[in-house]
Amino acid sequence: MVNELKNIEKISISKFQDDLISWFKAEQRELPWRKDQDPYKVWVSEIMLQQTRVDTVIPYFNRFIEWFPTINHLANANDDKVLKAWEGLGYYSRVRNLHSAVKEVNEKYNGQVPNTPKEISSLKGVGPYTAGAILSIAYGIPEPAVDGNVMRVLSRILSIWEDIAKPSTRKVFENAVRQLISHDEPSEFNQALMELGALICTPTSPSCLLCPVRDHCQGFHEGVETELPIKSKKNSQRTVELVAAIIKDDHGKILIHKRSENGLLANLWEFPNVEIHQPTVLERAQISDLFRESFEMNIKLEKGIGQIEHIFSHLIWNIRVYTGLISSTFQESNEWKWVSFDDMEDYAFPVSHHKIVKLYNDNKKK
DNA sequence: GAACCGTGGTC
DNA sequence: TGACCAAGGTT
Repeated sequence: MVNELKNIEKISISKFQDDLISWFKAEQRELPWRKDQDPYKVWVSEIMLQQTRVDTVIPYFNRFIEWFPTINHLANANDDKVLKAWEGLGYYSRVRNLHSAVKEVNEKYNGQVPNTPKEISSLKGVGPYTAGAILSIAYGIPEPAVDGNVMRVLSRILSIWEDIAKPSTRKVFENAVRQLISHDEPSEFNQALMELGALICTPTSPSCLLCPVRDHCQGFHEGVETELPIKSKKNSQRTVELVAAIIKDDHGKILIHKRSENGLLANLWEFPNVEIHQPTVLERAQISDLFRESFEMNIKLEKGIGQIEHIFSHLIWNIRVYTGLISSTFQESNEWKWVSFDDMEDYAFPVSHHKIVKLYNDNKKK
């Protein structure tokens, strides 16, 4: 641990802080969550920004704060409305955990986001990065907030050649930040490292000629800035074959199904579907059998209307889509609803759903 | 530690 | 176009 950080001795820490923070104050982007330091808004923004681009988050953040302006509003909000606010953002456990944690803050901490590492880290969905980000940005506490940006930037500045894909490596960078962070302006310091990673010290072709801390950068001096950080590759995705059905009743309403409260796309709605385990071509009758076995429903498939692909970070769905008919005696419940296309606006769906609707509409025009 | 957990943008 | 990327956390 000490050995990896020997280059930290080559840095004039106070000058590094000055150069970095001065640049941040002059060049930082105007972002909705930077208008104030409301711990709640900082919290929401940090959860949304996990593995998600700034440009993607901005409209979601604005709408979320509009719908749920305070901790109290979110704590008392309806689960389905909260999930709807997240529709399309991905990683839906983030919003389930946030909602749960906000309720805990409302009851246990009288609506005040806690300001100690131990308390804030105990909240659902708040890991080491998010804890440090909220503590430093909202409360001015000099805690590390090590994300992918910080690891990339510091791996170059300090010429650290450890594999940032390994979870254990984060500790090396937290140790570095503890030595480098400004105790006068920890919020600006942490945000500046991330802003530098976003605007200057980018993954490919960093703009070293514009970099405010180039003089402090070992990677630049050694000419190895584009070789860092070291990041091992992930395993490839597996493919799952699915058949989804747009099932209509006698009145033209469509049957939708609520997914499990755990796991992939938890609590989101979908068109009924079954997995095809053997990579074979099935007759429509055989597919109907699978629906009967899975859901105790007797459907008659009309026709295949196409196929869509849904790519996740760790798997791929290959979905063949059929239309089908079923008697409207199939009963509604908590997880089965008959809806019109207009009604679907009230439910949260994964992106694959919208691709299927488009397929259906395109097919109908022909 | 490794796998799970989404989506859209980029080169 | 495929692989990688983007302010990670949980199990």
